[in-house]
Amino acid sequence: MPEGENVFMSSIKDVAKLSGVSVTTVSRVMNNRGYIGKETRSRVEKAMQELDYQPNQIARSLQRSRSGLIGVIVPDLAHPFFSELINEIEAYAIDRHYKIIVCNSLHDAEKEANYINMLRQNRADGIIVCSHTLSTEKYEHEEMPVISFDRVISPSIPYVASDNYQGGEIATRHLIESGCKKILHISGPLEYDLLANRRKDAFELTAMKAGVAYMSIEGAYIEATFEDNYKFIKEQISTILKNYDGIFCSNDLLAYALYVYASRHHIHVPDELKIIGYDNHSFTRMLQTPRLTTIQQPLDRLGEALAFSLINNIERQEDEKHNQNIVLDVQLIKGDTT
Amino acid sequence: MPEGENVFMSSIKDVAKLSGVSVTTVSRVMNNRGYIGKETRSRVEKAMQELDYQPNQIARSLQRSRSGLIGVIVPDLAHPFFSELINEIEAYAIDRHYKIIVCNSLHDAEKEANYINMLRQNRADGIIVCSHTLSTEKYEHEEMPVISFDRVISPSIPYVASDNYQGGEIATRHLIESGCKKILHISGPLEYDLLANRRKDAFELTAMKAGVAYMSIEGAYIEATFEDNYKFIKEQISTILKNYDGIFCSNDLLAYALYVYASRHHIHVPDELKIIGYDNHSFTRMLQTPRLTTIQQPLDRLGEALAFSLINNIERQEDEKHNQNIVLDVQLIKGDTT
DNA sequence: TTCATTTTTGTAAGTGCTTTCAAATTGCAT
DNA sequence: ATGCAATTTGAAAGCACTTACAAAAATGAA
Repeated sequence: MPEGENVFMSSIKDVAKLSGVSVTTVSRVMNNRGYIGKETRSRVEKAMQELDYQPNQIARSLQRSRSGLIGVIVPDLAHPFFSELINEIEAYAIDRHYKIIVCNSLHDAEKEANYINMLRQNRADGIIVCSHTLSTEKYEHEEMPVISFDRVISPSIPYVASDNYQGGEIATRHLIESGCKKILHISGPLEYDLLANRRKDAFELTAMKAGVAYMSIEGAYIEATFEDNYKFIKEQISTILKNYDGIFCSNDLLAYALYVYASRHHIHVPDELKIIGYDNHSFTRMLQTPRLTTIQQPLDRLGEALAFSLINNIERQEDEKHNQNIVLDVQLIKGDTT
Repeated sequence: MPEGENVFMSSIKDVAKLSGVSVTTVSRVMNNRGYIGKETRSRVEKAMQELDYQPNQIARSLQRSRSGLIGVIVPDLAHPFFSELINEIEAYAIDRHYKIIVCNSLHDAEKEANYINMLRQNRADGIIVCSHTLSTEKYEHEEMPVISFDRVISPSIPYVASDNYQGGEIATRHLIESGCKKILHISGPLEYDLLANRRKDAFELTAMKAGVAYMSIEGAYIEATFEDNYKFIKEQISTILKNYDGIFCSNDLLAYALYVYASRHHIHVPDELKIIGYDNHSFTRMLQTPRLTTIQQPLDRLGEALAFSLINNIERQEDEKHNQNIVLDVQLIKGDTT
């Protein structure tokens, strides 16, 4: 006997024995498949009750070669954006009887690779990739269904994203319409080809079309703490700050650090400087001073779309898999910083 | 053939065939168990490489009756406290080769019960319970190892908590030492017998001993949004606010709402009113106006202790399981609100 | 050389379930 | 009563692995 916990767990055999039928029959009533005598069914059900029988999903997984597991890889579980996203993914997935395994890559490519390996070995049914540390090749040749958040991995791997171009355009236009003449955009790291970088494209194009002075600068990593963000502002932005009357930050945490910097240096927001952020995640929604003007990513629908698309692909036959991308609208949230 | 993804995955049989040995031998080199000829080993390893062989953990789980899965049940994944806690738990667990399944009870007892059932069926190796919606009985008779955060479930189920009494005492004493004469404590919901309620005991005892006027009032749920918290302050606290010069809130989100209320009503913090919160999670650390005075729960060590204790119990024999509780020190973080 | 160890490898049973196949029983129209 | 289909049930193989047991080969001390 193995040392195991499951000494107490009864198996299909126990149920079969107690109800005086074969395991096949028990399996049939469990799965409601095939013909079953009325009286037999109730005998089996009674036995299940009596034994508090819990079908062993591991055995089922092995048999069906479907584990019901979905791996979600994020760069930082504690980041309000990703914790909220996982929250939504989980809610949807559990509705469809999938379990979520969280994988925290911490921006470490090796860790991310290890997670993928782990998910392979556990025969996860699919992966939702929200971390973009690893080079795309690792995913391109993945046999299990993959869906990506905010990044084009390969033509065969669908992605879900909010409309980053639209977001950049709305944000930029909002600054301009609020009277800004010299605007700055602080983007995310451009190192990877994230769709979030379309915000920068939109910023530049919109500013150019409108004929206002503009500039872009590459910003800090998204997982940064307040101190990191503040340091970035101090070191990279403070010297050029006086040249601008409007700044579009690629994420709310950075926008907040910028606001704090401005406040501390007696630059009045929004009179002297207008600030607009991006995301409107739980931190931003909680924050009251300032109420940040920002672009809201629809985290609920993003999470749902990621889970929905992936699960549908999991359940489709090989030849009918979809690789349609999903792009969702964003929304301006007007706060006090513009 | 099943529809499955794993059509491409090679099995131990394939490796055996390619290297011209039996599956037993392959298993031996995989697990490094028993005697193995030097030359045979390298032949097998080469075959594994060639086939990109990934041992099927599902089959291993079935055989060993150990799944390597740990369920973590929280009330709200998007709450900064729990997302940070899971973050730490996950980091520790993955180090010891356990996978974390996240379960979001949303304060719904039925959902929580469903999760437990799911974890049972998937033969999870253990459960970390951070959600306290369900009555304790459901866990008391659980056959798998359980560890609880911040709640006594039963004598046989260990818990991990920070020292809530100590926290309450430090907070209260800090208010008194800062000159408060009439202090109020807003606790969490007292409905469940959470260890967090020891903060209230400490508050009352410390205030009494010091001879200052005090009162406690039962507060709102911890997952509340800013609006919920603010509403609670407005409806339950605003009328009595003028009677107090120091308030100890049982969580930072509530403390923040109180601060905002006070600011909006021109009650100067900390001159007229001192506020101390509890938790110092990522939201609080990010927040700059105000820098909340608060009690820091050591989220990193709490997460580690939860994972560590549970995993040790999982790996111990039935008769040597521990049920020692772990209580960790908290720390005063002095901000601008006292 | 002999014989007891030690080393190397394989056969087969078992983990808990699903599913194919076939046998046995029943129902019903002829 | 007869024949055929529909219904009810079970035996056994298979999913990918581990392990107890046994057999064969190599080693070494006497």
